Amino acid sequence: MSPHRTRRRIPDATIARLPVYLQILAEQLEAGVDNMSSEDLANLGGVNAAKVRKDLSYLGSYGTRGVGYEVEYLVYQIRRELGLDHDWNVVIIGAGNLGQALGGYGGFSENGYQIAGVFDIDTAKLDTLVGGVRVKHLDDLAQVVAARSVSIGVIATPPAAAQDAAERLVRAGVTSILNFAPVLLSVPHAVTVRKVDLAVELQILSYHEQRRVAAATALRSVPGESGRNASA
Amino acid sequence: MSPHRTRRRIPDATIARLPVYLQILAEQLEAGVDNMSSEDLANLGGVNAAKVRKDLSYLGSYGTRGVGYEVEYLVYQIRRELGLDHDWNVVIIGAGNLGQALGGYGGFSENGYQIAGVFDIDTAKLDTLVGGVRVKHLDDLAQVVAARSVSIGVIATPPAAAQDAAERLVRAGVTSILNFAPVLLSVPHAVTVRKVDLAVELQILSYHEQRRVAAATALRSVPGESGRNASA
DNA sequence: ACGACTTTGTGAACGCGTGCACGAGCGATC
DNA sequence: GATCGCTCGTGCACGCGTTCACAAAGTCGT
Repeated sequence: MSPHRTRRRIPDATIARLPVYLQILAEQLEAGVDNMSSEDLANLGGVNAAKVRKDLSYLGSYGTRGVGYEVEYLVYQIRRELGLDHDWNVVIIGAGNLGQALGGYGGFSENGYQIAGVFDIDTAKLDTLVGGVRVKHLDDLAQVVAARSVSIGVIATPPAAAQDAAERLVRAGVTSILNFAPVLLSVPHAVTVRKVDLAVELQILSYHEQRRVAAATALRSVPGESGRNASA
Repeated sequence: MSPHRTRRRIPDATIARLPVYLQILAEQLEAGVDNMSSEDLANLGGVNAAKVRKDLSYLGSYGTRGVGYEVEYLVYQIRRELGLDHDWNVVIIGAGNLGQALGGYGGFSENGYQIAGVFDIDTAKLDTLVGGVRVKHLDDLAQVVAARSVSIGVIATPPAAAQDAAERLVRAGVTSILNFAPVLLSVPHAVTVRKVDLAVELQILSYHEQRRVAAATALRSVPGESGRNASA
């Protein structure tokens, strides 16, 4: 009965696609489109139309049969579901290459993420500017997190420092962590961690690449061995 | 009959975990560990032991019952499967913040990825050094890709330039693309694309964060409404 | 007002990946 | 060399997510 009470649980896979829909819808809204069908969205998002409908149905019945979805309203609903109806304060740990790149990335403020602080232990980096904020010492983390009620932390440290960074974040009260370091973080159950690992991505690509080469080689050495086509 | 012919198809989910196992195994090898059980690996990798065994079984039967897996040999086998038994040349498109961070990232060379070139259209950036190589104009892409048989391209451009970058890569003969721009790339069927989107990651985190807050609020306003625990 | 057309929302079937449970196989010990 | 203990490899059942197919519900034209 509360205004927006937790609906039936939304699948993780759907949650991962909502930001994509949101991105597309926002673009289209900007371009003056005020109504879209699930098929329009599916084409632009590179997915199946039925999947789009099912995904959106988890938010509620916000479409109009025979017409489609009102872009502006849908943007509002998705943003609300993702918690984008208010700003989030984010801290970045690590002011190296990656930390600087993240700080300078426009995508933060665009979607309502404020950089509340950038931290490092390297005294040489203190007070340099990253993403418009002055780099502070890691010891000041807790104070900033508390003062600006930060709930999201980004770890952009070398691998060896990542676990310590995570522990400091958790101790300070952060409950969501985006980890760019190639290590598995050990955190309490209640903390959400997402990992982005460049090396993993590259290795997945080179697997497919290697497979392509192997397939081509096999085809050349034993032509017509099987009737199967290598179109996968 | 060929030395390493394509085995049964390996699930994508497994492929995504192999780099993680590899990382752990390499670390342990470095630390002098020469044998590990599936449970050891599972603990360090944050997954289920049965899953580890199933994953590794796709590569072949490289374990010894009653003992475990020989770390060095397993590293070799995983590296081979992922195509890491030789170097890969990689090009980076975009010498902005992100391109520079990627260029300076150690994880490239560590795993046998060579940066064959960094490209941009901004003439102000030409000839600056990124990751040890001089930034070239995007028009020189095809020549470099051909000369050094590059098969992997990384797109680190602003969103508006990403599709053009992708097309240039494809035209030059690149068949695997790692896309950091928040847009859906349209490429031929035969090209593999993986997308890494910071905004998406943040939004997934804030969804969970928002959900946590909502749950806490609901709990406070209607205490003991249900017997369920909020430990998920 | 009514019928034709369009598009949503969803029940149901399918397929893939996960986790369990257990047999098979290897090493150690006596 | 037989027994015991340990760990791998895998068949099987389960569950989640995807896809299909269609009824429900709205719009538009006449």
